Amino acid sequence: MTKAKISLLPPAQQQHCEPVTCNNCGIYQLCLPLGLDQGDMTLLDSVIKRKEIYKRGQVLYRPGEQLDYVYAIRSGSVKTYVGTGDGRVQITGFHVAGELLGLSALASRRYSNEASALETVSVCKVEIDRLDEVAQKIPSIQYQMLKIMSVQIRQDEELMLLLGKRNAEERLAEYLISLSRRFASRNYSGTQFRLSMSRLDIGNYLGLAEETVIRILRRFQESGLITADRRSVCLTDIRRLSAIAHLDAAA
Amino acid sequence: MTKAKISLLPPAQQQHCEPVTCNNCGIYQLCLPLGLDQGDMTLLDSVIKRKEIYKRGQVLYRPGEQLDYVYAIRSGSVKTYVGTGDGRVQITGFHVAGELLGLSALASRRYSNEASALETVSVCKVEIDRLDEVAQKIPSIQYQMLKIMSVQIRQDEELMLLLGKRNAEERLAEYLISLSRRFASRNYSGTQFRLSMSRLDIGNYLGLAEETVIRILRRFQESGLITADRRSVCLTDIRRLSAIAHLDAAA
DNA sequence: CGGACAGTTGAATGAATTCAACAATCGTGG
DNA sequence: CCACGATTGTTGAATTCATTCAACTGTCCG
Repeated sequence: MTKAKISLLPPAQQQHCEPVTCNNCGIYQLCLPLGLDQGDMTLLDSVIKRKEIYKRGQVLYRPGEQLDYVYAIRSGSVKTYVGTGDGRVQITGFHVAGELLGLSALASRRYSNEASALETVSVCKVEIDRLDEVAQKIPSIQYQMLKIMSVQIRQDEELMLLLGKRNAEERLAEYLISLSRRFASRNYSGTQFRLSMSRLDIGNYLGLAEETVIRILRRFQESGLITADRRSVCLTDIRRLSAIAHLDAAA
Repeated sequence: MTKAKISLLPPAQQQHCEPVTCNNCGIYQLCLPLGLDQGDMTLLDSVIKRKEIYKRGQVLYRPGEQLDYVYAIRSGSVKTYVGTGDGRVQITGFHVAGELLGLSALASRRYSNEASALETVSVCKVEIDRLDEVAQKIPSIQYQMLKIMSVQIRQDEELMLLLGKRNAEERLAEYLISLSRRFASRNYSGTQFRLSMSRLDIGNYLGLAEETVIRILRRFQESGLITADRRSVCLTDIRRLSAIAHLDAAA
């Protein structure tokens, strides 16, 4: 194989699960894959409001706003974040195609965080009230939402561990490994990919200054762990990187 | 008023919500207060396995273990935490009476974190499979669980913000204020209470060293914000403390 | 082309940690 | 009920990892 210049994402956008009837939006496939018959599907169709496009930097919803929709990401990526009120913000989530946004607003009926597009993003807006109705009729949907939220909590725990107990190197290593796994699980390359977050965002997400991110990334490159050119990264020694991240088992 | 020695918690353990049929466990009252008729109640009763007591330091469940029960805390308090594998751990949750534990295991069917008693604690173990069955019949139960998890996610976001973006003073101030609110909402004193966590645990929870916790607490005391004697705390200037915490609105 | 933004680098600074030693308190068994 | 070992809490001094500040380069996009 010729060592090509680090490229963008693989062209084909394959889905990682079995082909399922996919109507106007990827939501069934990725979020609600439990055995639904065609009647259920039709019912589900009725809750899909419409798909929408957001450009880099545009905000999907703001904290405090009434919960109207749940957002299913079809393509692109989104960051969610919360703020202290005096300007400081913490990115709490990084979401890609197939993930559901806004579920944390369920209890209060108001969004608790803000979501904005990291790049051009296509979403399905799902009316929450109608989803509610439908979920009453199809219990597996509620169950599926329960599962999605439990995964979210799991991820949050991991981020808290990172923010509270890991040093800068471990944070970056974990970040890269976790991206790698995420891409791999979606049939993209797990060794070579583009970062959709800026250095500043990565730093914010990991609780580090932008400069620290840059320095550690450089150190990784000098140690032969990665090759990085701006947003393009290539993990050349995943094993050693994993060792630094102290990442074991459960993803 | 004679400035009495800081005392323990108020004697009467009042519940904070309307009196509801409460059978062998506080679970209905606090976790599932939606309109259930007596038939539903009887059904719910059948899922309660038994109540159990854990003493300080005892572990309720460990990460990786099969999810068998959800735990409803009747009295006492519990910490949950995750680890790096090389000894370091991060406390991710601090739970008191009326709260549900183990929900984050729903997706994987295995507990993701470890839970241990901070003091003598009384819990109801609820068989997850039977809860599942019952939830199929009473949709409001699943909905209630959804809400509980969304609250959890909301709390996690707040802790991530704290760990990532707040300095030591803000962390302690927020911790104290949040405890205060929690006690107040349960009809305990919001100005005078006992910490069930040790300095070490508090530090761990807030991403600080034990010594830092002590020093900041002393500084608070010197500034007349609090009075603290070992585990007993009295918030003498909640307003100023809130200002330091930069805590506004949504709890 | 030019302005804005993203990324990079070095030097100085600092907030919190680590280390070490000690004091107070708890709890448990003699 | 007291004593003693263990745990929990406290303090000062030295250290450090990451931040802040400032200056600069490269790159994207209108």
